[in-house]
Amino acid sequence: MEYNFRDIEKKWQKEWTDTKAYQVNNNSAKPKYYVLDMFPYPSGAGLHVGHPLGYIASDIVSRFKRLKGFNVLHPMGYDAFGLPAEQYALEHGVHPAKSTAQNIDNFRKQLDNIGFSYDWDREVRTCDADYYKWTQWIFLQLFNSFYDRHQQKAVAISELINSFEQEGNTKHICPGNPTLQFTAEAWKAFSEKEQQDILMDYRLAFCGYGEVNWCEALGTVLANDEVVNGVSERGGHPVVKKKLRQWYLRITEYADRLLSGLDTIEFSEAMKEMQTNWIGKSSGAEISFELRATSFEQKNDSQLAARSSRLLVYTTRPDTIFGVDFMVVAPEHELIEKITTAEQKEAVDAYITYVKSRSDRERQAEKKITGCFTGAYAINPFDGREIPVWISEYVLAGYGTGAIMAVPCGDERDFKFAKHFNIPITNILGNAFNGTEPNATKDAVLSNSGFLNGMLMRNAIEVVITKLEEMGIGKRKVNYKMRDAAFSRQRYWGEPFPIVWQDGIAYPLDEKELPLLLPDVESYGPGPDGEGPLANLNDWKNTTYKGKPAVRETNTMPGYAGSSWYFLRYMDPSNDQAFCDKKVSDYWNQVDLYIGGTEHAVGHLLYSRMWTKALYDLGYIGFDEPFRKLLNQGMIQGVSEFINEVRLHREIVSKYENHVKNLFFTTETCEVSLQLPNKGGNNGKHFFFSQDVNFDFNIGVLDVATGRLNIQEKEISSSHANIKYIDQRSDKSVLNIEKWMDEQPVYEESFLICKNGYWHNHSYYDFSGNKLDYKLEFLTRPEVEKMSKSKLNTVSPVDPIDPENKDTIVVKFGADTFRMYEMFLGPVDQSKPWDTKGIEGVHRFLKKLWRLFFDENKGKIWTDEQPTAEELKVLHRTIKKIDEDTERYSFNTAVSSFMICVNELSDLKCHKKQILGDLLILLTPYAPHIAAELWKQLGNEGSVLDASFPAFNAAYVTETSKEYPISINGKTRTNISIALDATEEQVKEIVLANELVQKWMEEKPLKKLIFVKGKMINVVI
RNA sequence: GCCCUGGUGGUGGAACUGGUAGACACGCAGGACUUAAAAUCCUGUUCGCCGAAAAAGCGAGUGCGGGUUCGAUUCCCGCCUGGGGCACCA
Repeated sequence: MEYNFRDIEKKWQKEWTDTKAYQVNNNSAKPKYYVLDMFPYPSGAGLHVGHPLGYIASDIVSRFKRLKGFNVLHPMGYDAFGLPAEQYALEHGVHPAKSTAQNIDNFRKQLDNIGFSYDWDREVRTCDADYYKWTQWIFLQLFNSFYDRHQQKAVAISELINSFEQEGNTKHICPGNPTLQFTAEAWKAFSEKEQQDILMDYRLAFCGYGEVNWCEALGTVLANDEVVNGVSERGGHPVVKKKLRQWYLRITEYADRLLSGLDTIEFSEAMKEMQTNWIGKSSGAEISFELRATSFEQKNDSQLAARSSRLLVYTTRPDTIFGVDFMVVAPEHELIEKITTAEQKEAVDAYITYVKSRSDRERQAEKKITGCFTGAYAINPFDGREIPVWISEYVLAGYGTGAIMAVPCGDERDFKFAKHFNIPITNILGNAFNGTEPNATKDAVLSNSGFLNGMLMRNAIEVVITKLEEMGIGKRKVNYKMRDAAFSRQRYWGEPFPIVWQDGIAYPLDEKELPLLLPDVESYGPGPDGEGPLANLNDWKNTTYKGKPAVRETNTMPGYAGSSWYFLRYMDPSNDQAFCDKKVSDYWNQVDLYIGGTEHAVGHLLYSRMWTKALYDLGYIGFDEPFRKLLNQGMIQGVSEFINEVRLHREIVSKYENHVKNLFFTTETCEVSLQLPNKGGNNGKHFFFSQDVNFDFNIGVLDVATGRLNIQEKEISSSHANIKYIDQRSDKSVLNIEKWMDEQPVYEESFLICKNGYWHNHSYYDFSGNKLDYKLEFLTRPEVEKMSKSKLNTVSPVDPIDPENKDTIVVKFGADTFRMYEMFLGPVDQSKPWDTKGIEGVHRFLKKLWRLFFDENKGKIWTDEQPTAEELKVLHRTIKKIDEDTERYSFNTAVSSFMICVNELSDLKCHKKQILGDLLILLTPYAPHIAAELWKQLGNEGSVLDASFPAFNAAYVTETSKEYPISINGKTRTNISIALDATEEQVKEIVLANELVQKWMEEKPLKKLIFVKGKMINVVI
């Protein structure tokens, strides 16, 4: 009987489904254990080999904990709202609900083939109304709450109103507008609109204004993903920043708790560091600088008001105030318009236009120093010095006050800026500043610093803050880099907000009106004025509120809304009275092990932590951290293949559209002329170059009017070629041109230029234009990067359309082999490119295991004989190793221990049931199908899933002596076997008496002998 | 640019807390079985030197340069380089 993995795996997968082997009960006497995978987005490309890495790891842990006697919750579901489905709908007119359902079906089919132990009765989909009803409900809780800074928790907004009615807002500073102050009387006198506007500035979910990537040509807001080099990915249209009304979550109020909560959870240090940096807590001072009036006092009345304007900066280093040589203000700062002088206006406007086209990322990454003087001056409050006010893109409006005081002698960026614009640098650091590079120290003694002279900078910080507070022009300030989370999207495929607008006031829907269903739309295109597609639905949009006309909110929620609380819904997935029964969440409590990639470090993982804290504050759940332990899986990277293209600039192409007949270029060996197709349009004008063609060529076109023309305006671009068209030949990646053309007929008229000829219109030619009867090699350039649909480099373990496709790993080698191979690849938390080299080894291991049970000719060969001491030693060594390795998520070394065990048992010709049975239990989490089959074959009653993990007995593995490595001066020279209970004196005697040791010592005296019991011995001479 | 993370044979990786670098596999080379192939099994495999070969031995070696230590893949300092994230991909 041979190892027929396909049949075995299908049989057991059916068995487990039929018997509901993975169904989990919310009531159990067993201790609970909750293992969760990060919510997958069901993309059209289906599951790729990167997904299962974490799923296999979590499946191993689930099954392992089950063997160890836990009641294990291990659910799966889909984060099903999102941009890609909407994008697909825009392009193909398919309703996102339909394509999403299709994608989920495919995803599921793939998962089912790998043998996961999910309780599918608990599946959730964020796009189901039964689910998003509760996402909307939680939104309403956030909308109806504010953060009470005294109690450090979320509290119902009704309590805030009570407080306003009693004492105005003296007790609760307004987080959205810190300078706002009003009395109880004033509150009562406010109109409803005024009151609601004030409340909005307190709510945890609130409406405000924020900048988005606006693409005028498409009439829509673009995701960062859709913007490439400042233009839209689709169509290449310009993208600028635009302010739009947006919903936000006031996550900044939770900043401190998100920080301190990190101490209570087991995330990697790297992850904690990333979150800490993201939150970016710093303390310093806010300083209000007076602006010199003269420069703008001549302006008209409205600008005269600016005379009283002051420039507010945030600094962590108030001690450097005498070293301030200029101010830098964010170009979008509202003060700029007021303070810019007439002479500088043109330059400033031009600079602002430039900055509008730049993303925050570009602005910070830019090495080139840019900026513009506003003509205005601020005044140093201590020495009256006039400080020029500049604007520059490196200061972002969203951080601090959007303005900094620049101290070039102490700050890298400020220093470069000053050098670039020839701004004189004041040295306040004495000898600590050499004039050629800035020094950010806090330990220098201050000079040129007025009343601070001679003081250590570190100590001066407090002194300056105190002085500023006395003068009433500054105050101590804790600042966070983190901003409130933008919570609305101008999109269709997301949760509608349960909000209606009337007279500019946002009213929440009543709980009873939930879910507010996402309506169907005719087109997925944008609505008017930057609104989302829902704005086009007048019937849906126009509604009534308290009998009067009102309009619904037409934004939808972002992808992370549904994923911020899904781990709670799995506990109680079909509850229609609550998002999750409190008793149930009390039982399951936190996720004990959460597995997913680091790419969610600061998005999902912060949002879900915040939601959990808010739900805890409001009393709906009993814990305020969702994930007790986080394991980051590494990324399985894909090998992308790039294809080089030379593009003639658009203008050139259109300019010569009718003249261009030939294209010339030179290779290393000859000059080549290609006749261009007569057809108009762009299709024929693609020129792809093989990787081995020298790129340093001239290119030209024949212009009928002027003769030959050299084209300088060309660019070489690289784009992804789908790896399914690439053949790997030894070290080369060769494009299969025919296959590629089958699916991309638009390129038929293009030229694919190879080293010794070219391809055009289904034929190969040499550079003289002679048709060839053989193929040329067109090479692409491989590069390792994230595996993703958009990079066309995904590899799938199971074909989503045809699960029996023989080209896929699971069909070829089986799910058990695939599972163990993914684990064997390396540490689960490390990234590595996908490569199937080596999968044979794992497959051989399973076959070898099989042969411990079955012989080709003899059939069953296991016996009931008593195991020998040697066999027990092998088994128990393995038990210990598998137990330890699984506990510490070292799955790759566990797999190798299984291999060692099977190799040794094979060498010992051990076919004893007692040994093999225990081995199968150990193997169950890793290779459940083969383990279940052999377990059954051995004649065991019951499922191996519920066997109990074998107990390790140290007596079987105890050693009495050890082959000690003997080093002479740190270099290993020999080994000596010494009893493990030998004393240091005995060891010394044995070692020094050794012939080889004496030879190396050459009669030199012994300086020292280092003896580490059970490890090694080092002789120092 | 900023934050995080990785770099060990031809390849994936092992060495868990500073203690024999290269476990376990892949690949490759040689051999056994076979008419042959597949499958399976055995032997070798970090590099260099010495040597006909084997054995033995010597030297170097964990991205690069320095340091701490009896001893460093592991700790410290500086650099090079791959990957991920940077707030609307999820």
